[in-house]
Amino acid sequence: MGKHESIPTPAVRRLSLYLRQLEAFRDSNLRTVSSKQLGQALRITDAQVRKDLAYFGQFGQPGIGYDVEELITKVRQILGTDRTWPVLLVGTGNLGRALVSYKGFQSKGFEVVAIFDDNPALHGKAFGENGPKVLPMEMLDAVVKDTQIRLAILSVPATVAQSVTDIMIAAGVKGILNFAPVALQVPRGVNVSNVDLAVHLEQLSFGIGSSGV
Amino acid sequence: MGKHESIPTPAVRRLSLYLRQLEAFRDSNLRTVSSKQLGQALRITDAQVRKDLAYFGQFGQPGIGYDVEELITKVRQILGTDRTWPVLLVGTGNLGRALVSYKGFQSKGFEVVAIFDDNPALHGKAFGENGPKVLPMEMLDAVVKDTQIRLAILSVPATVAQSVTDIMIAAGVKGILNFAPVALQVPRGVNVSNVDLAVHLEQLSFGIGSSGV
DNA sequence: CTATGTGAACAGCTTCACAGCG
DNA sequence: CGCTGTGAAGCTGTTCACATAG
Repeated sequence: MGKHESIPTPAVRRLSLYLRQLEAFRDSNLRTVSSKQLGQALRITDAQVRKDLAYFGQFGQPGIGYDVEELITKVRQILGTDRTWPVLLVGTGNLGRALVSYKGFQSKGFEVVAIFDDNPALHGKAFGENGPKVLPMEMLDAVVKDTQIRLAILSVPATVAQSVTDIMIAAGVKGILNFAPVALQVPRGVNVSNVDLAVHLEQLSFGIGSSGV
Repeated sequence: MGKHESIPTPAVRRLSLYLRQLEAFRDSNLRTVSSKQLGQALRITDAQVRKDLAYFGQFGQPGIGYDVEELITKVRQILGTDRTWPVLLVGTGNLGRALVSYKGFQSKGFEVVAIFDDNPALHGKAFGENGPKVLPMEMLDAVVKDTQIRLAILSVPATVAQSVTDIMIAAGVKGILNFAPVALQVPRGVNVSNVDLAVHLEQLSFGIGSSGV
């Protein structure tokens, strides 16, 4: 569809935060919300909120604000989560197993429909109740091609992360949520979002060091 | 200690990535590395690498590059991970349990030394082999004050995240790695680093939507 | 009178390009 | 020569301030 020509990357990131906060407001039975209210809850200026939303359309009404329910719908459309995305997961270590049963995904429109691991002892086993069974890596290509899965969660050791990535991309995966502490090399058109837990802690330890004992 | 007056936040984030990559280079028995090599591995320009490092000191040698081992030492000092940080963890759901046994922390200088949960059935139990036992929330304040823990990992449901945060901060916590999908409100001097898995997936689904079917 | 949407001003970050050093 | 460190230039993102709409 349309190209998002000049939209700042940070604006897209914040869009997710707006959605989350809007859902919280809705759960508090709020019907309309102003850029100021939204900004205060997220520690963002009201001007920033308005500008971010304006990149995607005119959703507000002067003098009133934004209709919560309507804006939720719009933002979901923009983010592409107005439908359910099938997601594949590779690697069933501690983290991988936790992610399979993570409740936050389902409610946001993501569903883990296939799990792969190279440990033969796990093949055919399932985590959780109705979860998918663990499949051998050799089946990844066929499954992805069959089911048209485009999103993957990667929670394998750093040493094999790149080779697994190559396989996934060859099969058609377009977005990878990467938990392995390596900089994955991917071709244009494939997006990677990195979650490195150690990096996050390092940022915090730097923050403490700088603000005195 | 020193104030980091005008250092761009993104530069600090990248510092963690440099460290990770430098360790990989060292493991490949590389002795020196140029800003170009470092940048290529991480998909960053060589000028950016040099500028980032220059914010913290003069670590390189013209004509040669950076001494890998030496730079690792320096970066660790800067990030504050040249020692081991005791970390507390609150919330032992799927994610919390996975994080307790997560190997990536230990090797990076972080050690989970205390675990709290409000579920009485878990009190006294331990995850992993020599791990700490789960303690009731009521003991958090005393334990943090006693042991001077400054870093916390928060993996509790969104509904209680803020109240747990308030308790932790009152006890002296200065840095929080937050997995709950809420914008925590914290006073100046306390740092929060958010990991919202749904947000990450939303960014990817947006990315796919924008680059055509 | 309240709150949006937006050009213009500003701030912050990145890239360029080159002097200087080994 | 190769590569660092760094001012200057360029670019991107944020904030300001106000015209405009309800």
